[in-house]
Amino acid sequence: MAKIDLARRAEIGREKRVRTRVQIVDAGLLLLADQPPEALTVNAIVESAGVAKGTFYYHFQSVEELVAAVGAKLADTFDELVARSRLEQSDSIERMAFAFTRFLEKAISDPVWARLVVRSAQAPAGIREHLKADLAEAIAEGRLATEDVELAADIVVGIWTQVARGTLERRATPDLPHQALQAALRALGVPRTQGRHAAAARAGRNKSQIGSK
Amino acid sequence: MAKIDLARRAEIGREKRVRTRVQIVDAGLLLLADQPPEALTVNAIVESAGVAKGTFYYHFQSVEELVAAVGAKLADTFDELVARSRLEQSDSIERMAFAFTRFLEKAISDPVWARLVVRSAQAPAGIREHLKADLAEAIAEGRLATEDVELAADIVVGIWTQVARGTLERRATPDLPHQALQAALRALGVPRTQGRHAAAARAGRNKSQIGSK
DNA sequence: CGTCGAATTGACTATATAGTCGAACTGACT
DNA sequence: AGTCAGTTCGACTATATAGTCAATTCGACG
Repeated sequence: MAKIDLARRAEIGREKRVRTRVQIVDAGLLLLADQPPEALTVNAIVESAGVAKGTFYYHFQSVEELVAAVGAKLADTFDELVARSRLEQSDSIERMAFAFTRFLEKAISDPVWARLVVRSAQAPAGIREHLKADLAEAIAEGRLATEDVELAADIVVGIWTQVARGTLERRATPDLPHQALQAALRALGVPRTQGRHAAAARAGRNKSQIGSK
Repeated sequence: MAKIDLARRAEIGREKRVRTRVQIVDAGLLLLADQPPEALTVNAIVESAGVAKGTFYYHFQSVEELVAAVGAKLADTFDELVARSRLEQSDSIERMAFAFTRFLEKAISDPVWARLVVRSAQAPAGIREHLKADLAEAIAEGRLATEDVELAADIVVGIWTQVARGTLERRATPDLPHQALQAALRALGVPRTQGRHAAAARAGRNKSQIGSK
């Protein structure tokens, strides 16, 4: 009976614990959109999250640990945006193009997310690995002008990051994701007849969506 | 007579003043290559520069002022790298290509400079203005696939920044500047027969190039 | 080698931050 | 109403940082 009690207690605690933890992580995420991790203070976090300092240390050992948690949450949002299409789409370049567009649309519609991503210089490591895998496949198929996977990844990530940064400072035109993607594909040396149909379809569909506010 | 004395004194002081100021700025520059401005402390600066805290405040009103000074110094290095060619080269795309390559070579040969530039997210404002001017000219001449100057600038800056960041994490291949430039030109939609001679000539010393390895 | 203005020093105060800890609280269960 | 593990609180200590200022040093000059 003591056994059951303990398990039950733990479960109850876990729910409360999760709520507060999420609260803290969200506050940290918001703050990290405006300042680098090195400048993030515990005081600022607890004030923003509306909890006591002791509560923070009950959930995290240090600020670094919170930063890591925010990073993990950010990585999740990336995965969620493209998880389905990665399974459905078999063409490497189409996969990459879809992700590129999808991420950019997300950046435009969610500036906080964009600021956070742009700040964390190198995008979540997992994403780059996926990108490199797609690019390596495309290179193996002889569809890219570049032979160097790392360089190709830098080109795509670089264009994406800077264009996303641009959307934070200037208003984005409706076809910006499409335009940026075209530039990235040209940079990679993808022939015009390849890898642009799905992207174009997406861009068309979303145009009315965005315009409808 | 008092007049002459005062002027002379001031001049003497200025020399000493300049020496120490440079010392502090250099220390700040080094620190800013490893950490964001928001995390830069006066204590760290004075320790690294080997001066007393009071000395720092004798030269600068705040850390922000020092950061600005470092930014100005960084901007100067950019100008120095391309000042001559800007006057000599009349073709807009050639100008841009030269600067792109030159900056990347600098980043490869001077990692501290590269880290500093990559950290200060948006490259010194003056450089972007020059780039936009060149791109606007090229667009007016109908030589680019993109009509949007801001987007074109983001593409070039984005590729450059990410490739430069890559050189900090991986060893740069000899023809990386040339390869990256080619990608940027493709991204902009510059026809193959245009704007590549000067670049090719520059990369020539490392040549027999693309197929190598 | 004494003078004097400019530059430098480091101790000092006030404030901010990191991290700790005992006490108080919560809510499911009895 | 009482119990109790888990959770939350906020006061507290120790350390770090920003910014000030009177005292000291520097060095060209007569």
